[in-house]
Amino acid sequence: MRPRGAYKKSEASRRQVLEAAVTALAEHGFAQTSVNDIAVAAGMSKGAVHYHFESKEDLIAQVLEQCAAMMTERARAAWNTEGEPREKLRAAIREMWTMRRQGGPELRVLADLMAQALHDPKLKKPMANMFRVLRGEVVEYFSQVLDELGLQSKVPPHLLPRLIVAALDGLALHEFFDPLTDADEEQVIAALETITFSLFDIEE
Amino acid sequence: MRPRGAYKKSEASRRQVLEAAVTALAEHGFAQTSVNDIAVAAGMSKGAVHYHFESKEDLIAQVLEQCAAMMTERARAAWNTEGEPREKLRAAIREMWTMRRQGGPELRVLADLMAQALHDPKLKKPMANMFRVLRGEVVEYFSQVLDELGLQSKVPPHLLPRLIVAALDGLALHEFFDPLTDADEEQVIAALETITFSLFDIEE
Amino acid sequence: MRPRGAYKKSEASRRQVLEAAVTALAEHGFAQTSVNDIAVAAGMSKGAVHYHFESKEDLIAQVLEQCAAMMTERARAAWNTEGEPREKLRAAIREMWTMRRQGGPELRVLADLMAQALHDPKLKKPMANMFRVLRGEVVEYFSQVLDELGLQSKVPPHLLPRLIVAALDGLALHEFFDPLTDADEEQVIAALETITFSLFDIEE
Amino acid sequence: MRPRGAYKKSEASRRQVLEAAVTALAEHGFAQTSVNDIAVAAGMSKGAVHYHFESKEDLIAQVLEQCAAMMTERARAAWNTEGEPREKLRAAIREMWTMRRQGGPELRVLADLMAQALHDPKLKKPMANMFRVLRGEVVEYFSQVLDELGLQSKVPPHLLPRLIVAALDGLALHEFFDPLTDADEEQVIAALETITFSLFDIEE
DNA sequence: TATGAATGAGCCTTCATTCAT
DNA sequence: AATGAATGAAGGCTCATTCAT
Repeated sequence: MRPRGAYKKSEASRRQVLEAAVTALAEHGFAQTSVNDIAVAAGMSKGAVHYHFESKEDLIAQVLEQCAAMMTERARAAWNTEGEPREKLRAAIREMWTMRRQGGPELRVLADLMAQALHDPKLKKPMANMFRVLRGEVVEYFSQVLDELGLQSKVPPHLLPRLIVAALDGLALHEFFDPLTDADEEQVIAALETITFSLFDIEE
Repeated sequence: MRPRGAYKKSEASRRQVLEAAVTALAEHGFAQTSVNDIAVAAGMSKGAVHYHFESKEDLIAQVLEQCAAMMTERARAAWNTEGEPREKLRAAIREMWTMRRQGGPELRVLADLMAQALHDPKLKKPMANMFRVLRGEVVEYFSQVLDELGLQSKVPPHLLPRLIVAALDGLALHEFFDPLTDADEEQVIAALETITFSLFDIEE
Repeated sequence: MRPRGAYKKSEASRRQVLEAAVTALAEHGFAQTSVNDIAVAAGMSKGAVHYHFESKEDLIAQVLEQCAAMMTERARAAWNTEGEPREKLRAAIREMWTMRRQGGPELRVLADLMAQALHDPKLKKPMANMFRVLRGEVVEYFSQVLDELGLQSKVPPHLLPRLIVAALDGLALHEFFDPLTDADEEQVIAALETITFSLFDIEE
Repeated sequence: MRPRGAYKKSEASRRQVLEAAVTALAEHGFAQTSVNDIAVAAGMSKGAVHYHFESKEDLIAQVLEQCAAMMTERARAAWNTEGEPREKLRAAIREMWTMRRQGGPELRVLADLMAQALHDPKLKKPMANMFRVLRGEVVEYFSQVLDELGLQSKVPPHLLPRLIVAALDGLALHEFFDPLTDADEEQVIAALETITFSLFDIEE
């Protein structure tokens, strides 16, 4: 049993380290970020970081979890808006695109750790989970709308989210390396909406 | 006068190193692959690797180039087949999906280096170029078909490839972390074909 | 609140490294002394040396500074004695010769780094400074005596130190490679005194 | 027995390597000059250098010998001029100063290798020998003049050269790190002449 | 709870040297 | 007589980790 007061202070520091880690990883990438970099960014000593986290591996894993949480939370918010179905869908897609386009440091970290996860099984699981949750939101919404409207998808409904979310992810990837003009970007997203609607048989 | 082929041994060794690098990078990732690992995989000494490549950076850059070349070459082959438009399109999409699904070590290396490229400008350029070429193939094919058939796309034609290639890339990403069942996979690809045709106004 | 002297251990280690470096450099020379050699001589790990000094270059520069400081301090002491001018001059010359003849490891290090300074601009400045300070002591003393006695030098007074100190340095150089017998050495130094006096117009 | 023709070509290459070594060593110093640097400067491969010289050590030793030879030869020339004693002495001192001031690459190499010789016994011997020969020239001349004129030195004659040559060497050392103005330089040399004459009891 | 000090393994790179050709 | 290829031992340096305080 640890006294509560002591715990609280520690908890604050812990979070400080996590935040610093996100910042540092976003800026320089996993391969170029040392524990010391993170400690400095957090305004602490290396020793302190190791006091809060068993190892770098542990820290990274928790960073991933935090970033994934932030991502899924934001995705959830995108769908949990009120409104007329068509509009709601459109808004959600736009928001999910915005997340990917302007995504703060967390997104960069996720992208970076994705590569790590290719080889590090410990990271793969939470990564996979994040993807699942991300699509999960969409799934829920879709089944709800389908039920509501008695519509039928051209594609098995549980695969719709994969198509949409994957397309968004792929577009974000290309966007990073080869950005579209603003006008083109607008048209691509519009097209994505159209496609979604058509898959979904919603009359526009 | 140097005997013909005096450089052959060197060239062979160079390629051996490159291949070993691809293997090693694919297996353990950039951050966990040392020059020594590569040397051992190539059956040489560390010194020999540095004899053929100025630095690790240089080696990595050349690995990237090679992987990108292999990728684009394969993509080119996917589109440069003969046949009736509809069938050709379908076949090309399938081949591009296969590339991503079963993609050998080169694909893993590319994925890994993509994360590096997020922070390393030297890698970003060739990466971006690969993406451009990859879409380029599709663009050419599409304009050709559109001309041929007098069809009009619902989306500006130069953006079609981005949608399709990006969707494939995104699907591959999700597939890696959360594989579909074979049946589902088949349906997703089928859906992708349908979408493509519909964007394209080809009656199925 | 950091307990008093928390840095003491570090400072002590730092000095230990510097001392070890002087010893090692004196024995094997710059080109043949690795950071590891120094670490071992200091009873530490290579890492510890790099903990205290940013780089080998940094360490060497500080070694130079320390040796130069020790040298100039000793030279200062040689002139800052009390006594009758003639005797004081004689004593100072003898002491400066002794410094050069029996000069401990610091002198060897300085000699070694002099060669480095030929090519490394970073070392040249402190080296030049040491020479200047070394002559500076003599200059001060000479002007003082000249004023005191109303004498006039046959050579512009500010050049006297250069002649004397340079002669001492040159003699030390030759002495190292080709030592004189004790008797000859005594006579050479005596001659140097004589010359100095004669330049100075002090009747002996 | 090696055929003569073959030998000649080899001899030329050997000299080429030695020259290149002098150039390279003069520019970057012993510690920073690799066998490869020398090979490149000589327009050959590393292997070729090792064909002509057993080891780097061997090469360096021969470089030293060559530089020392060039130095002593030039010194000899300085004294072997004709003329009236006083003028001859003056001219020789000036020439020896010029050697030290403007000394080409060989001088820099000697300075550099002097530091090496502090720790490497194999270099010490030839170095010591060079110094001896350098002073030897002066000794010979002095005894000759003394005999000729029936003069007596204030200092044992065999020590005169040491004083003069050492002074010149010391002055050159200081000059390198802290150059005099042209006017001051002139006065210092003039002073050195005066001192020499006075030691020598030649009326000016 | 946090720090400064220290470690030791490992990294990228350089280099003298060897050797088949 | 000379080269290109390769080696292996160091070398300087970084870094995750440990620990006394």
